[in-house]
Amino acid sequence: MATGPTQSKAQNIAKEVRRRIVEGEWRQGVRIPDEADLAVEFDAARSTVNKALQLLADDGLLDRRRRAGTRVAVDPVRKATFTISIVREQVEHAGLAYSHRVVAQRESPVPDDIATRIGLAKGEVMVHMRAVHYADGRPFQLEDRWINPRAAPGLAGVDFRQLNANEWLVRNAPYLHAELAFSAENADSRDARLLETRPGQALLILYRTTWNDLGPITTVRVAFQPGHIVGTEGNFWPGQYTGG
Amino acid sequence: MATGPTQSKAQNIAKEVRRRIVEGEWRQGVRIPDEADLAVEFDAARSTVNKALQLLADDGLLDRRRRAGTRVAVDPVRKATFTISIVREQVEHAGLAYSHRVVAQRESPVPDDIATRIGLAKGEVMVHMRAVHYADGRPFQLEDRWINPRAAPGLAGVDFRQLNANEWLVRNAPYLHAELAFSAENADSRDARLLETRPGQALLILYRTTWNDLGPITTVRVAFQPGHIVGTEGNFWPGQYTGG
DNA sequence: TCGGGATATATGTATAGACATAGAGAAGCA
DNA sequence: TGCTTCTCTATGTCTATACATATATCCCGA
Repeated sequence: MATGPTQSKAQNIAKEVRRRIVEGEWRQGVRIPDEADLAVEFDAARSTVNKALQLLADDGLLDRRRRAGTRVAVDPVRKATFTISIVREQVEHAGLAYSHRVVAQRESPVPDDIATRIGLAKGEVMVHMRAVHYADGRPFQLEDRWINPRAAPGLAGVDFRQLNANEWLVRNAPYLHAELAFSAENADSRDARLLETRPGQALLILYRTTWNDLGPITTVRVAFQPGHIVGTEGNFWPGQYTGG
Repeated sequence: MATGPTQSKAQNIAKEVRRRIVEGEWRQGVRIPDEADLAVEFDAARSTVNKALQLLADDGLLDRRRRAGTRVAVDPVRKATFTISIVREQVEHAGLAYSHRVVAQRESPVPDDIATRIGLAKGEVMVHMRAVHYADGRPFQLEDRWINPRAAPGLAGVDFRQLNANEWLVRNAPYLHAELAFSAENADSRDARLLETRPGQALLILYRTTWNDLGPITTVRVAFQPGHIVGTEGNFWPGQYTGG
């Protein structure tokens, strides 16, 4: 194969197979040689070829089925991964000074719509808090969070006025499953006041809910500052990303 | 291990290790037994344990280094994967009738900001098109796309008034690398007109650029209908997702 | 005390061999 | 022709073994 020594043998095989697909040598829908044949061609063990092809299948580039063989996916359903880091790191990574302010924290029965969405009985008591995160003193993001004390043991004594809820949860309540969703909303008057912008301003909203085996841990609505962009290659501050 | 027969042995081991981390048995930062020990405990070969632990490391739950061993990540930088399918499938998957309309298609020198972002020489000629996708006759999303004919051979004769650009590209120009980014923008008058909403309405915007080894293939700005939500577990129509 | 080099160790990766299993396709039967 | 059953094949997975490689740690000498 004409491929340079990227890394492991399996990765080189994957890279070469990917090249053949991208350059049209192996077209969408056609069956490619089976693992045994490729093993001979690349002078590798079948398990190595298997590893390479599984990488591409996870990527959505190949469809593999027992007995039917491996074929190039017709509709490559591709996946994009976003890495979610904690707020403070995002801010500091941009070379800015981080601070945050808790606007409210109290125990309260969970609203019906949220209870339904995260699969909790209506009216259960959760900890509700709102906080603003600042970068160099300017509002960066606004979080509106509900925490389930039953799934986050040790929560009782914690005062998030002192500690960052985000980091406390990350460190003390690892999760098994998470769901994210993006949407856009016009800022209401509270959003506008806390983010120091005008009502009606379009805001990127991120909903995130995490679960462990005790149930939902926390669900949060994050509103980013106007112009903020969340991308697979990282986050962009207003003006950094020139969108078409 | 008390784990039910999820799937493979490696996955069961991964599941059990994950459980121990989530339940606090193995706390953040501490070193866990090495592969050989775990192999004994789980009665498996070391390579099977290795596979399991690599799964968790890819997930960001473990930090692994040669000679230093494996430890539970202190700041679990977690990844969220979004699966991006073609528009028509999204619409039809929701049980709605799909249609689309091309608003404009012409060749034009690429604007400087876009050229810079995707790494193309300024002033190169690209194909520019705008289209609206409808679900049951109502505007669902609006795309503003630039296509690089030099990276998409066979593009010349294609008339996207007939064919869906999205699908043509998916089928005919597989890519090696893709970047996605989400943002929110207030609808300008053109957005509003084409999406049949009011100017100023907050819109979820998705930027996507794809490359192959010939260079950037296409870059597109997708504006979703108001209220649309893109999530790890799929897409939600207005009103379906009850965000907090 | 402080480097610098040797050593041991945990992970990274490849291998051949084996058996399991889904499922396409053939064979048999109504 | 339509249905069931059988067979065989390509992938799925695990195993033992081997060697590579990064690097923490120890030891030693200046």
